[in-house]
Amino acid sequence: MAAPPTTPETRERLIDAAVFLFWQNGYAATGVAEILARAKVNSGSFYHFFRSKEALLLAVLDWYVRGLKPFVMQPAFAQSPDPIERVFAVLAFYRQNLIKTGCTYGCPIGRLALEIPENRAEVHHLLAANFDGWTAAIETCLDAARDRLPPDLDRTSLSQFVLTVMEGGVMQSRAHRRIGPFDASVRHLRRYFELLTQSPHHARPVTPPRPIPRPGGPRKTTHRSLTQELL
Amino acid sequence: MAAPPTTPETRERLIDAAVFLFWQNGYAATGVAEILARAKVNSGSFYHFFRSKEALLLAVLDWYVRGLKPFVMQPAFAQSPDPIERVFAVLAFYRQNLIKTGCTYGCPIGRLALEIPENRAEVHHLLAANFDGWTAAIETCLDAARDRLPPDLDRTSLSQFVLTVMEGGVMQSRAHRRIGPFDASVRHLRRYFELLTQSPHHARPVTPPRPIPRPGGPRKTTHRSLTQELL
DNA sequence: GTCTATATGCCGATAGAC
DNA sequence: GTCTATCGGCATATAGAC
Repeated sequence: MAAPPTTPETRERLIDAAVFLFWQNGYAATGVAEILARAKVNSGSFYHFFRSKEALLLAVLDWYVRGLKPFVMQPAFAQSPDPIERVFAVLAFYRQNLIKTGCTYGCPIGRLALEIPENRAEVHHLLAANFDGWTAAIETCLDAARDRLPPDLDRTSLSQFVLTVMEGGVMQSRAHRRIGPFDASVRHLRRYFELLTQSPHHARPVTPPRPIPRPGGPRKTTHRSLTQELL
Repeated sequence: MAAPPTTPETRERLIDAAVFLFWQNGYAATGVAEILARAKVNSGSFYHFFRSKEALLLAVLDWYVRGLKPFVMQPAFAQSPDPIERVFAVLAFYRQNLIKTGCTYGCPIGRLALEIPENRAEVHHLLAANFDGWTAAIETCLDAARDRLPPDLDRTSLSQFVLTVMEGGVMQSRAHRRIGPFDASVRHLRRYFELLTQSPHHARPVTPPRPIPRPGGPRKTTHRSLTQELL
């Protein structure tokens, strides 16, 4: 069961290289030759594993879907047991990436979501799946904090709002090359949460949390199929 | 002072074509040949006016800077005299563009802000100038509504937050091909404003009744070119 | 300012030996 | 599965007549 000490396999090296280069330079601006050089792979091997550059992009996006929890959400959640603090720990993760790159590399998924031509349905499907996984993870935090939030509040749409704030903040910080707009956006999101949790929605009942899971209720999206979700 | 009925000059035709194609397909994916065909201009004429494709991009971004007030802000502000409603009228403008394009074309500035390589300083400078013009216009609304907002609130950063919500919402709607995420984000921004204006910072003057903002209300323009409508 | 023809290079993708 | 060599095409940009 111990992992063998070999260098990563060719296919994984290609995905790793593409993950970095698409993040740094985008999809169209990254040439296959660049990927080959970085991965130290020859052209023939590339087309043995991937039928095209776009097929590699799909593998990259699948890699992001699978890596979201172990590499983003779980480390962020480990920062605090408080569910709302966990939301902001996720945002702090993206802030760190901005800082480390001089505010030049933002969210790789967001970048691709705006770059990829609209007629590549399969690619956009995987982009949407990435967003869905992200918001679903945030939603688990919001659900855990439901007692502090107004009862009429829709936590699914609030999780989308959190993603909106992250992506919009990253975009402005990249344009300005300053972390300021990102921080400003997160501060306002923080204030929104404070106002929501302070709003006198009702006297808090001492009723214990629900035991009955409703059949059509909020699903855990991590087991959703990646190819059947859109629309 | 009547506008002469001539066809647009070559330079303007090139900019118009590029505005549309960069909006639809992005910068790298748009070939010069495509621009020439759409503008009905020959290669020689193109390089008479622009030293390179990137020089045309700079002209396009300058076009957006100059068009922001007449083609986006003023029409939106005409929807309501209430300054906070005007903020949401601007957001409704972008909603309309999403709807008209099946949620495929978003904000052209945001798209370019994430696509253009980070080492093109001049381009990013003009992208930031576009964002600055946008948030400055929003800030005039917030300043006009200052009596309804908490005294400690920083209106500059709130105007950046409004842009963040617009851009993040557009991005998610493009990925999902549904207007839902955009609407959800704007709803939460609305709720944030309501909480801010309701917070008991001091005695407040009479709040005017809030009319329902029909997103993208009655259009009075019929002969504006498509590309002129979008910022 | 406009036109046609073309230079030059990189692009994604392939052929075929090993 | 890996390697070298290369294809055909499209990219941006230019030359030079008119």
